[in-house]
Formats: sequence, C-alpha cells, structure tokens
Amino acid sequence: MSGSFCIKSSSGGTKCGRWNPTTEQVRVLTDLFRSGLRTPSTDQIQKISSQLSFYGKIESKNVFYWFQNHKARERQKRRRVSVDDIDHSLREEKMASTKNWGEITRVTEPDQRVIETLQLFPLNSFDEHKEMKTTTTTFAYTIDHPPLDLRLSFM
Amino acid sequence: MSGSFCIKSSSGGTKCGRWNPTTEQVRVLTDLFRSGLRTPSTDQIQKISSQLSFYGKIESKNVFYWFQNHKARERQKRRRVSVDDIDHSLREEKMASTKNWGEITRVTEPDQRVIETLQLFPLNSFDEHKEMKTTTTTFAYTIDHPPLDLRLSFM
DNA sequence: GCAAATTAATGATTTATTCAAG
DNA sequence: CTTGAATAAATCATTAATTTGC
Repeated sequence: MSGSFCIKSSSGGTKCGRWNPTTEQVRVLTDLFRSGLRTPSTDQIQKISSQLSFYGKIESKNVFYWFQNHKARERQKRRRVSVDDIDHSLREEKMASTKNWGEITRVTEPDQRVIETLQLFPLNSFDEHKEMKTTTTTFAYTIDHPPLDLRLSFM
Repeated sequence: MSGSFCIKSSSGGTKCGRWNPTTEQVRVLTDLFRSGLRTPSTDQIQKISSQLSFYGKIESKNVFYWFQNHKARERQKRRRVSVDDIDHSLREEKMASTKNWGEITRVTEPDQRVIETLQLFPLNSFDEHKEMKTTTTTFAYTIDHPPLDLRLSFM
C-alpha cells in the first residue's frame, strides 16, 4: 500500500524507488490544490508533509515536487488543448459550449479553406463508394451525397 | 438501419430520438480516435461530420459529443485498471536529490505571501476543533484510515 | 420464439476545474 | 480579484442488449 521501500538488487546496489503516494496522500494534496494552493511555503510544505506522513512514507521534497509538477502539468494540459491534436497542426478555434453550438459553427463556417495537411480520414473505408479520390485534399462528396446538412437544428 | 427518426406525433410535436450511430460511423470515429485524435477542432468536426453523413444521419454536435464521451470513458477504463495509482502518476524523472532540499526551500520561502487566507493545517487545533464552521471547509476522510481531519479555511 | 422486465452502453447536459486576460 | 475560454468530470436520459417467464 504505502509506497516504495528500498529494494536491494541482486547486483548489490540498493535502489530506492521514488516516492509513490498513497491514494489518501494524493487526495489530500489534490484537495489542497483545488482549494487554491499552488506554491506552498516551506512552512506549509513541512506541515503538509507531517500530516501526510501518517499515511505513508513521505518527505518534504515530495510535497514540493508534487505541487511543482501538478501545477505545471495542469497548465500543460490546458495548453495542449490549443496546440495539440496529434500529428496535425490545425489548431483553430476551439469548441464552444454546447449551447452555442449552432452559433459557433456558423462562425467557423466561412473558414472553408482547404487543409491539405490534414489527412483527416486515414480510412480507406470510402473505397466502398469511390469518388473519394482524396489525395490529401478536400473531400468531394457532392456526387453521391446530398449536400451536407450541417445546419444544426437545435432542439 | 440507422436509428432515430424524427417521429411526428399527432399532436404536432416532433420528437427526435438521440443520435444512433451506424456501425460504419462508429468504426470511422474509433479509427480516428485510435489514430490519436482526441479533441477535434470545429473544422475537423465539421469535416468528420460531413463524411459520416454519408453513412447516415449525423450532426456536428454528435461528433463533438462522441469524442468527449469516448475520451472520458477510455480514461475511466484505464483508471479502473491502475486503481491505486490514480491519475497522478507523478513521473518525476529528475526527482533525484541532486539538489539539496535546503536550497529549494530557500527559494520558495519568499513566497510566504501566498494565500494568507489559506490557513493551512491549523495544527494547533489538531485535536480541539470546535466551531470553525463559517469559512471553513472540512475534509472528512471517511475511509478505512484513522481520521486525519484537515481543515482548510479559505475565503 | 417473443415481449416485458431488467441491465449495460452510451448519447447529451450540467457542473466544477483550470489558466490567464482584464 | 473577476471573469472568459475551454474543457473534463459527473450526471442525466434514452437506447440496445440481455434475461426471464411464458
């Protein structure tokens, strides 16, 4: 349950695993984080560490690193949303809340430019109904298909 | 075969069931997901929706919701597996104590000004906690562990 | 076999977060 | 400190699977 003891390898070296927080420790830390704590002072770190030591092995530096990492990763997570999306760049506007869907889509509608780098469909599934040459360019589906109805009748 | 038609009731109201994706639509969406797509942009969503409309009725928002749900539920699945670990895997690669802790703490020390309203661990009242009701959030850890009842007074 | 009843999936909404402009 | 963007988590709701009694 409580994390990482020092493990003695057969080759003789002792290898202390890194801190492995218990669920309770993580929960408390997360609660603190959610309560607004971001960069605890030394004093705070010591107090936190003291309290958490009850749940398992822990050091002050673990607390320090936890906050550092958690803060950074939360930010990263948020940032990835605007840059990520796998291989394709193509960031663009982000989704809007569900309520404004129609509005949003209308806004993005004029942005009909071609995205040649976006090989959106790695699928060959459209083989079934050719006409979909799609050599990376736009999709020509005006033949067999009724005009796209992206109108969003909402409710 | 594609589900959910809009059913017109005799009273005049139309009632559309929720989107019921065809197997082809699901297959394409799943392929996209597997290829790494997680949060498609508005533009991507429209293109996907356009393409999938060939297989049956679909709207952009359906695609949006599908990715939201699929991503969330995949995450859930994986969390079920790693139980104790919890989402914070806390990969602290450079956790090696190359730096001494004292140095780090000194750095963070000036940050004392942070959140003065956040009373961290009123250790003084660790045992005699009476009425801190007003502006106090109490975390009651009611697990199979001794009660470490921390209090965060904030605001 | 077949529906009614029950359960499992999953589409759609709502709520709670985070970061960071203003 | 307040608020706008933008989710992701939690939840609600409806549809499909399935179980069950006949």
